[in-house]
Amino acid sequence: MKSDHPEADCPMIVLLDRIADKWAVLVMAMLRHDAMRFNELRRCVGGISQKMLAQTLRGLERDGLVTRTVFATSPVTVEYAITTLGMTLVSTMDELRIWSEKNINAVSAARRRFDAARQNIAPVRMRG
Amino acid sequence: MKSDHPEADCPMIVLLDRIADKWAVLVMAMLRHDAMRFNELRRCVGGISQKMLAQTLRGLERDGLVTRTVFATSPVTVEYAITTLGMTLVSTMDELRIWSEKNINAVSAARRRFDAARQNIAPVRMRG
DNA sequence: CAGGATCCTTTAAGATACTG
DNA sequence: CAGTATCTTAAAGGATCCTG
Repeated sequence: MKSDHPEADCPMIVLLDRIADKWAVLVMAMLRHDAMRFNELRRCVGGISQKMLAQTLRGLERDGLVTRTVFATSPVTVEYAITTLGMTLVSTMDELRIWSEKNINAVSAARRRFDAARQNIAPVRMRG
Repeated sequence: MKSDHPEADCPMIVLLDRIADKWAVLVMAMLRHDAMRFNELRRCVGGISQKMLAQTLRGLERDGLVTRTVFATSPVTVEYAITTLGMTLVSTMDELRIWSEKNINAVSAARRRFDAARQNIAPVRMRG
């Protein structure tokens, strides 16, 4: 059953859900300065499967954020590039990626503190 | 089996995955200017389940982005607020939400164009 | 090269019920 | 009020094979 909250499928939240996506962020970041081909992206975005890359690119294309251009070379070449609409979003998305890079240590430290603190609260059933 | 790509669980990508999350974005946006209580957040963030809210808040707390403060009133009151670290991220996260609000129409239009274009390509098997 | 189709496992997430 | 625990269903995602 769907939720009875009408906001649940609010279009804005659906869209936010699509752009607040790690693969979308990484792909857009790669395309930020240059158009790229499929397997080129696959190599540069570490750890993405071909399925997820295809799916992510299809979604970005559908949303009007990237273009897909086929060149009739042999074998065929396909180039992805950011649209004008995409340009209005890419810097914000990339800031998210950059923040992650810069603050991974601070966050890791916070996690260790949190997990350590939980240990002290945890079920203290020793020889209970 | 886990992927054999070492980048697959790159800590930066794991972190990006956690902050590029629609509920995290919406919760952080709510806390941007004021601390808020659990059920207050639940009401203001439309369509979030209590489970997802609890889970999102726990994650943000663990990552050092929000604090959780318990007041021994009756019944108990719990207040969530953004940390100093969280403040360095909240504006970027919120830009994502604001972009979604502003560009939902442009994206919807792009989707209609994309879907319409696909119709013309689709299997044209009429009276095959 | 650039994917689509399929299978199959893992994870996410909603509903529901209960607690201090 | 502010959650936790459990169950179950829906969805995500990887691996693999195949094609123009």
